[in-house]
Amino acid sequence: MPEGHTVHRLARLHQDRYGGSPVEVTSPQGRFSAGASKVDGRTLCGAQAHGKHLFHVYGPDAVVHVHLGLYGAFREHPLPVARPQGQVRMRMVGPTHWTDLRGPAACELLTDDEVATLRGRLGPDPLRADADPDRAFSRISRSRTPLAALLLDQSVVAGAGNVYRAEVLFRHGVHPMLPGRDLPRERWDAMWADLVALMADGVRAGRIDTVRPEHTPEATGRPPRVDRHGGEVYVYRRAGLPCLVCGTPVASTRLAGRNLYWCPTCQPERA
DNA sequence: GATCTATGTAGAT
DNA sequence: TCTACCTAGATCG
Repeated sequence: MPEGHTVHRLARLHQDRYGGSPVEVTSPQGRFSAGASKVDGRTLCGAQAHGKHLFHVYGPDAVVHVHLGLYGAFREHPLPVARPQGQVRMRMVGPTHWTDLRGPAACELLTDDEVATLRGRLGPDPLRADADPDRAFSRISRSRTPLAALLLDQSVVAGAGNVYRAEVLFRHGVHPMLPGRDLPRERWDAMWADLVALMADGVRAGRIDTVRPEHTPEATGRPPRVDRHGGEVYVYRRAGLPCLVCGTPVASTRLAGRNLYWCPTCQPERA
């Protein structure tokens, strides 16, 4: 399940597996047949990510753009290839491995201009060296919108999702409903630096871990979230369980259609 | 087997 | 604010 760290991890993997080699690209399901036929057999020049968007560059004006959405997933296997199972939007076959893409929100062939337009809509990505956190703060500092919503707005920060938003707010003691313009600059700088470090860890580990060693369920004797796969976290999907730091039951609500979690004690109303 | 849910987003209302 | 998209794993019966 994809936040930015997953997509950056995929970009690195695809670069390793397919970069510099001709790739057989097809769409067994058919919905990407036209795009696939334009890059089929060409050499993958590079794979990169911006936020939750993945780009496979086969040449000028030949960029496969993938957004996994909520359900999308890549699955990789060593050769030889097997018959497609289910709805495979895109299949890539390289020198050693093949990869199937299922259920993406987007899988399309873009020109360089279209890529530039898309990326122009995205805010700075904590996982990219070219990211400028000032751009995010200038949006945040002028907005009355709650920070919980700003952190999920991909034009403010690209790549953070529901887990990282809940966890970074917790780790900095910031109430999710705090209006953006009430967030002090120093607090934002610390949150950004933390996102950079947490998400880089996520790329390395392939999961989201945000809990400091002294606060783990093992160290505190407090319960982990029910579904443990995906990493150890402070508040995400721990509604009603005692906070790993203070023991207060973790609160949850729904904001703009997404589940939101926070600790009422560790994250007071004012920053 | 049916049902629910999800680390997401666009577009309609 | 709501719905559709579309897949898979978890949970229910």
